Amino acid sequence: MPVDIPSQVKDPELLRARRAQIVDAAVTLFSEKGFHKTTTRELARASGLSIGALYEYVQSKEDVLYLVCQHIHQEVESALRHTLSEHASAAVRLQSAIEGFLSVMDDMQDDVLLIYQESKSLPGPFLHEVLAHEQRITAVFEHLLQEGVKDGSFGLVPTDLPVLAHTIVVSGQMWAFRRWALKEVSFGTFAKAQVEMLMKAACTTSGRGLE
Amino acid sequence: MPVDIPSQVKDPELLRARRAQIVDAAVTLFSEKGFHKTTTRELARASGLSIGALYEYVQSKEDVLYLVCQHIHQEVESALRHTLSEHASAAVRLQSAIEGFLSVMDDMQDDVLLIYQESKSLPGPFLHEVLAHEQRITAVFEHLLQEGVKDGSFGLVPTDLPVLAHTIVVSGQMWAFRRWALKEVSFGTFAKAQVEMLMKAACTTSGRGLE
Amino acid sequence: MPVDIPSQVKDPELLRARRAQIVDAAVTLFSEKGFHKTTTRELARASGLSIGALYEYVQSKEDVLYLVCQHIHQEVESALRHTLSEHASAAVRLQSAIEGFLSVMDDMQDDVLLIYQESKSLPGPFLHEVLAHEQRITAVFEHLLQEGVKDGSFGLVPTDLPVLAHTIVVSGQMWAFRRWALKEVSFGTFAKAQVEMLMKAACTTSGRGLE
Amino acid sequence: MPVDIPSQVKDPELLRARRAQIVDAAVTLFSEKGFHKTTTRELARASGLSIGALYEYVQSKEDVLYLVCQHIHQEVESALRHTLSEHASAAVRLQSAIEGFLSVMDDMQDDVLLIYQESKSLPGPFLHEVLAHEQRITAVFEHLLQEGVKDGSFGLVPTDLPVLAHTIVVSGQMWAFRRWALKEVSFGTFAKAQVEMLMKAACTTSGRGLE
DNA sequence: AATGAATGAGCATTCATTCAT
DNA sequence: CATGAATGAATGCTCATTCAT
Repeated sequence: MPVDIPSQVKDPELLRARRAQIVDAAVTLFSEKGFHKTTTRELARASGLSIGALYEYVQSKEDVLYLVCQHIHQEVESALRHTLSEHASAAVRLQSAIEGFLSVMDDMQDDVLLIYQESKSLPGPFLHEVLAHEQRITAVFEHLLQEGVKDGSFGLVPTDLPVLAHTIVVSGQMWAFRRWALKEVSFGTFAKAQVEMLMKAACTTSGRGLE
Repeated sequence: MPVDIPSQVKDPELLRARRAQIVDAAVTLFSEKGFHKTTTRELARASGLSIGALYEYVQSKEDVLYLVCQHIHQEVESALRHTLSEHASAAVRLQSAIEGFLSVMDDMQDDVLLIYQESKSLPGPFLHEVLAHEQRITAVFEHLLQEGVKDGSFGLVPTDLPVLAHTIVVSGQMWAFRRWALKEVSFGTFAKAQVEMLMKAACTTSGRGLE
Repeated sequence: MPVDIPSQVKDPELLRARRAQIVDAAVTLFSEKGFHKTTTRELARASGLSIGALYEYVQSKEDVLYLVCQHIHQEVESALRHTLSEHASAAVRLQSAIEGFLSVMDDMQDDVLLIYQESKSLPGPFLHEVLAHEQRITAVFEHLLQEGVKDGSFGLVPTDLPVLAHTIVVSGQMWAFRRWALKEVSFGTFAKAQVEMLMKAACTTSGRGLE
Repeated sequence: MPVDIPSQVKDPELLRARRAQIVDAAVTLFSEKGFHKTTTRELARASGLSIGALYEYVQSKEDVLYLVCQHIHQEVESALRHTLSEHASAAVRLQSAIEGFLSVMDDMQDDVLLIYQESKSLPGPFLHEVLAHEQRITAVFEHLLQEGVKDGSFGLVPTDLPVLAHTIVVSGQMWAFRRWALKEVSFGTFAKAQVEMLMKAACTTSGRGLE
């Protein structure tokens, strides 16, 4: 699924290692200065490579951005999957997943912000794959919701599932991209409020506001 | 409060009119190609001005971006304030505000997306003012929540107010920046789900998830 | 002899008055920021005119520079001519002319510097006239020397006359363009040294250094 | 003491060689058209470089001007120092230094003129260093004068030393910047006159003109 | 594989000058 | 005569990418 980025370099281990260097440097630089204001020369220097070498591992600056987004999404997804519990109850499983996700968002604030702000600079195919990855992460929650619907824990209609799943994800991400507004709020307070709101939304039975 | 952008042109009416042309053109171009990939010449041509003339009404490309963000925020805010009802009940007032806001977000999808994607390119002082405007919009909901707390409709503690207010705003904005994922969902479905979730969160009494 | 600068304006008195305004403003601006870094807009504003009006009294920015140079040279020349005494002795007449000239250079340091630094930006014909004016000023000294030669006061050969005349003028101008190096030296000290040197050079009899 | 101009290029030998190319081209262009009317593209083409390459060796057009001034001053200074003799007599040493300097000014007329006309376009720190270099050149003469004062050859008071030293330098430079007026005069005539005048000024005993 | 010098299209911005009102 | 909005050629500089060594 991930888009393949060609390289001049044969040795796959070296490729992996060097790209890791590049991504590391890029995450820092892109977070600090943004994608557009980071030059390839800075990228090379911070990666410990020459510009020539950089372009042996990557074909364009956009490739680096894609690598960065992919890397971050992988970290987010794997961290999220590690928080998935084996609890019997769908509700408990969902709640702990949300809590885990929020915690990941807290840990990875800068990275999440980076994806939010820069992914629009990705060329079409890359952007598509990045959104697909975002969708895969969202799907984790969609599945959890579906299971709860199946076992009767959650009273949701099918069309609510994607909406709520995305709302869960966005509720976490906003901790990163609304940091400027939520500086006064502790993560605990924030997380509690979001978890409560989202769990209630999942457990919804019928009543739809003031209709 | 809005940052003042100097102009060579003295006639204030002309200034207003021309800047409106510029903002109109810029909204389209920035939405289509992004701020960085739009050149000042494209901006001028699309505004029906020569480059020279463009720079009589604006001092830099960033000025245009600021003007665009300001314009959008003003539209959002004024549209939002028009939806504020005079109902007696705080709950009803809140719900209709949320519904109104969601509807504005639906109408202004492209513009909301634009601010989300490009505002980070604003120079410091401009960004600050744009965030301040975002905060002013959020404050509308914070006030509504506060009134509900006062009259006992909402069982929220003080620290929950900003969190929920921001969550309301983000819940609406996500309709714009998650459009790619929610294409299958109708606005009605989306809005109903969000309203219900947010109203429940406001009316929260005690229980905080599965603690 | 002065190059004629056409104007749209008929009334000669108005023309004179407005050009005086322009020259006044330009002297200040050119001295402060240099000719190239001064814009026509600044020129207009400082002259109390609109740009449109400015261009009614002048045809180009270079015209203004020419007017400035001309004005300064006229002031220098007229001040110099006022110092010319009616003394019987050629030597006394020369010395008092030199002293007078040095004093003018002291009074008009900024203006002299301006001509030195900016006259090269004049278009050919203007430059030519400005140099001709400089030559006219120099000729004042050349005449004084010639008279001294005639009456036997100065033992100079014909070819020395222009050299010494120019040396006199440059000796005075250097007070302006070497100000950065002569800040510690009082004008009195400087003038005395130059007068003495130049008078000796004029009164030279035969000996030519260590030949 | 010379201001350091950063470069992207690492190989110092290449840096030296390319900057020499640039300075060579720039001296010609700046002399012919002046600094302002020379474009960076002309500069690049005349240097045999692409614009991109030019900017690898230099950070701005002003840098080039500084490099040019520095280069010329270095040539002047080194040529001057080569003419310094080891004669016993201070007077002889001074006279041969003046003669040597005048000869250098004759050889480098265009370059001297260039510095005179364009150095005012240098940014502050560069201008400062260029003036400092000019001062260093002047100091050569100041030292020679001082030695003559010590051994009794010259009857100068301390405050006359800088004035006379600068006068010597300016007397030479005027051969470059008054060329337009001295075309009829041979260099030999000019030099003889200046040397004689300056040596007399140095050997001054007491009499100060007609006091 | 690595290096880093070279390339040049591309961009934002300035400013002298014009001309309709 | 005066105004000032409009023009657009021109310019300095950047930076992603290539390629000879």
